[in-house]
Amino acid sequence: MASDSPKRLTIYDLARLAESSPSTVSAVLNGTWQRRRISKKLATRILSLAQSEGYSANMQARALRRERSGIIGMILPMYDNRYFSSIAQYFESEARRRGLFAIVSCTNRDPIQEREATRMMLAYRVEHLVCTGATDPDSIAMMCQESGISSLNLDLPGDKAPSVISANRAGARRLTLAILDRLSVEQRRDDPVLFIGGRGQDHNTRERIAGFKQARAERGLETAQEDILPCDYAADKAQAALRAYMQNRSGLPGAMFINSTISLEGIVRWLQLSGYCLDDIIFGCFDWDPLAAAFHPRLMMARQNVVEMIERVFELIDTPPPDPTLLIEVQPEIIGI
Amino acid sequence: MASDSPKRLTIYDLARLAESSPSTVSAVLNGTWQRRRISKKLATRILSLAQSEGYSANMQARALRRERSGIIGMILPMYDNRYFSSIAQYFESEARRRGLFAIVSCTNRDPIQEREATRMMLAYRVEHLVCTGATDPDSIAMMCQESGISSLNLDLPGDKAPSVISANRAGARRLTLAILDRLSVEQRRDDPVLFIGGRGQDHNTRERIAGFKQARAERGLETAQEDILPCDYAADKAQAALRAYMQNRSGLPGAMFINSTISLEGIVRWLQLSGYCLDDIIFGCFDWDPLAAAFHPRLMMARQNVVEMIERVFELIDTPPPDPTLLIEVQPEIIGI
DNA sequence: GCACTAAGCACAATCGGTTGTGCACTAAAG
DNA sequence: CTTTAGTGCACAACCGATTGTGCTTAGTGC
Repeated sequence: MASDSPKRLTIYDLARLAESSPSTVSAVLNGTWQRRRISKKLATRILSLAQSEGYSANMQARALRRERSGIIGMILPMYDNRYFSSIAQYFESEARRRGLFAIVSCTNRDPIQEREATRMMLAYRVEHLVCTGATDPDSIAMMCQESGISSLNLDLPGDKAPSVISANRAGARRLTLAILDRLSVEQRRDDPVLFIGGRGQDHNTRERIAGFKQARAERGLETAQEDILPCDYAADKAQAALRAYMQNRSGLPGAMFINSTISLEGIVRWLQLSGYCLDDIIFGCFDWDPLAAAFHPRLMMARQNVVEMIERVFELIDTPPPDPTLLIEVQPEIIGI
Repeated sequence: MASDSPKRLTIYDLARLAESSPSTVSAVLNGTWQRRRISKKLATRILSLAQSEGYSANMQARALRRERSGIIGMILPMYDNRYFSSIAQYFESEARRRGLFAIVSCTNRDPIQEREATRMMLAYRVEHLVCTGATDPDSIAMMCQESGISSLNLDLPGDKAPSVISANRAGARRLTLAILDRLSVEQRRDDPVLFIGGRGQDHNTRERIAGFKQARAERGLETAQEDILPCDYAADKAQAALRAYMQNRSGLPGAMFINSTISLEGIVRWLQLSGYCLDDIIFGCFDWDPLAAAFHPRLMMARQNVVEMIERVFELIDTPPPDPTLLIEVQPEIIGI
């Protein structure tokens, strides 16, 4: 059953069947037949033949000749949280809407994998590359530049290509204010607040820390250095960092600013294992997870606006900005206030 | 800076630079130069030239000539849960290990999108297609067959291609037994248990219901039809179904078998909104989410063995089974007992 | 000195499309 | 009846790689 298809149908086969020529078949299938003065009769015949024979164009051949692959690439740290997975999903559907085929590669926040994935994308001649949450966005932008491919940064900014990111500082400030408000309501205005999660070197984390400190300053509060724990993006790291933090303290901090849902996982796990009630502490999480929201309705979250971010990305692709260092910030939404 | 690359380097350019010929360059870059008796000296010269000029082969041209794209495709319902996202991620890394480029497309559990994505995959001449959680796997398998492309089903089985799925019935049975054991411990052996979530038509849900009933039968319990609510995969649907279910009842069921984490989301949300304590009820969820586990350590979950499933998939790709209807079941792990 | 072998490489066809160009034919105009 | 203007289509070059084949030159044996 699978043996009857030694070859896929080509335009040459169709031309033979329609008693026409490959170039005519090609023109008909591309819709350029009117411009080439192919008769409607022949066009119809070829089209119905292509239909009935189940012809599908070989994209490699098309890409080769047109020097356009029809592919748009994205590199992504991972799929395992709602933020990145919705980025991938929305990117794909937007690409499809524009007649582009989306290819996404996971690079595990590893600069070597990022470059390797970029090399593959360039080898497959993607028309654009969106570089999401890259640890080393500039070296990727350079690779693209050398190949004459337009690239964009998403989520984490770079200097060598336009970037679309969340308004990290402003979002963190608003989330922190919400946390402080709730502390005030509970008459615990001066309780310490712990910032935990993320990478100290990465732009987003630095900005969120800045926003965090700024909000506290606005409320007349100082921020101790030991209350800032950028322990990387990993549940276990957050869990370990919190355990270590708590060894030097008598009680829980009044609230926590948790930088990413993956950190939230480690934090919540540690609190549960240590017998704390989650309601004893006020949480703000920079990132959104509806399952977490279901389990803990009092959890405040900064939900990054993925839909708008992807829209901005495609706008930049459609009309490249004159300034390659353009940085667009998209406000996250604070949920659960 | 980006203007100096009107064209990418080709083997013809390299041949000119090396004062050699395209075929020689090709042989050198492919490592077949010894077989073609190219001198080591020339090979080295060409290789270092390719290196220094940053040559990267045009995969479209290569694919066209070799009649092998080097691409492996996967269609997937969505990325937004840990099960599917880890499938995508592990699939990608395994593909990469084998020198294949992985392309994943989301199809939103929609048969039309599934076929559309398949068409694109076939147009890009994927060498294999893995069809994950497809609502209509057989029509996809047929499309692949007509193009002479090998296809496989993952997660949901089909009749027209080999399938790798979780041992749904056995897993559901074990999860149900764990639920019933815990009910017994709490002296609530005869409390009703609600099965909720999934699609009544889909193979996995049917099998899980069967396993659920079987486990209850083994404990001498009957299962009422109204306690089986396959309300589709969606948080809101589960929430609505539970609300409706509770309108005819005085109190909570003793336990719930929740078919998928997305259903869990709706269930937990409703319970919280309705003021119930989550510990009043025993949960078993068929699917795994570490964040849920962190929030609710007493939550029992059937964690599908993604690593092994993907390994089986690639084994079937490497050595296609004689029987195209082969069905391989992989045991999930019951967590939180 | 000559045939023979092997080494070292280049030529050219090919994969399946796309697209610039031009030929043959018809109909209208002069 | 000839020229002109379209109409309808086919030819052939090309995109950038891969690969079967064959040509040249050097080395070996006799």
